[in-house]
Amino acid sequence: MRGRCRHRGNTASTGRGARPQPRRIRRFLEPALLLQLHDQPRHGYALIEGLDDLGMESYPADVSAIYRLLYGLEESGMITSSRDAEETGGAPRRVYALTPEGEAYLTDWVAELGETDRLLHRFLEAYQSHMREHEEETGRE
Amino acid sequence: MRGRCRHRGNTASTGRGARPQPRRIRRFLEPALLLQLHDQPRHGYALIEGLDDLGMESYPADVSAIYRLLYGLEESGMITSSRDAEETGGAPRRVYALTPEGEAYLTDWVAELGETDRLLHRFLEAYQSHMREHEEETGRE
DNA sequence: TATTCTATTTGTATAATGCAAATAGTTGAG
DNA sequence: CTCAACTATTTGCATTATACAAATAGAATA
Repeated sequence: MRGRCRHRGNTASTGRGARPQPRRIRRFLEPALLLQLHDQPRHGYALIEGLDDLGMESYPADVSAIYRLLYGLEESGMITSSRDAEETGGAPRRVYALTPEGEAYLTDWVAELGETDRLLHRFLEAYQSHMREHEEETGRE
Repeated sequence: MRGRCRHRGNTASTGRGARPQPRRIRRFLEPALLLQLHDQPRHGYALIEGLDDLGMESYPADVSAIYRLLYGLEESGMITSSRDAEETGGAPRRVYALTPEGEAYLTDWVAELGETDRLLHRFLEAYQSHMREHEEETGRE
């Protein structure tokens, strides 16, 4: 098994509750979990480690958030779980697998992310074009 | 003056509190307000109308959210406000203007949005490449 | 003077997030 | 055998962000 998991949770820090400035996409962990499960069934810890492979090292993944997402997804029928066959040390693990509903939900998520992407680009373009104009105005003097 | 404002607030609907599935970028309204103020000082209602010009027609803009963001931004020194000189009907309006701190904050936001954009693209690429592989595997049989 | 329009403000419920700590089983050291 | 360390999951709770509703308020006008 690979190196220790360094994602958030069970690590020292200060303060409580949601910090200000959380400027990321809401619930973005959800599609990241679904995509991994589309590949093959996995348990929570493996899903957390797998986030790195999705280029999400920088996305703050709180362990409790992950498990809570998993419970919610199971409750809404997007995934199913069963006890892990191979008990390779540690607490009893549940292995999660994607259902057809979950696959459709992932597709839905991807479409929504595409919309977010368009929104983001329109904003960034508006920003850049505004800045260009602004520079022209104030640049010459 | 232009047509009636059709953004959320003072419009009929059902239910209370944050609905599930809010899958957008958190606090995204904030940079949208700041960018508009970088152009020129405006009051709340004009800022709400201006969202459309930023391609944010589809982004659900709740009026209360906007004003609360404005109060917060003022409290943290990103913007300043003064009473509107021209009182063109309606409630007394405050005109907001960007401060140098606010300008820096906007720059910061843009950098953060760039990071979100990269994250989003890495995910979408991972999704697409995974789906391609998956199709190859299951396609032939 | 009542209604309508423009515009702002406040109340409140719920969801999402972040941090901390508890729980639980396994393995190896002594 | 017992304790510590490691793997992994679960729970508690505080705070922020958001959604919806409604109250407030001044100006114009019918």
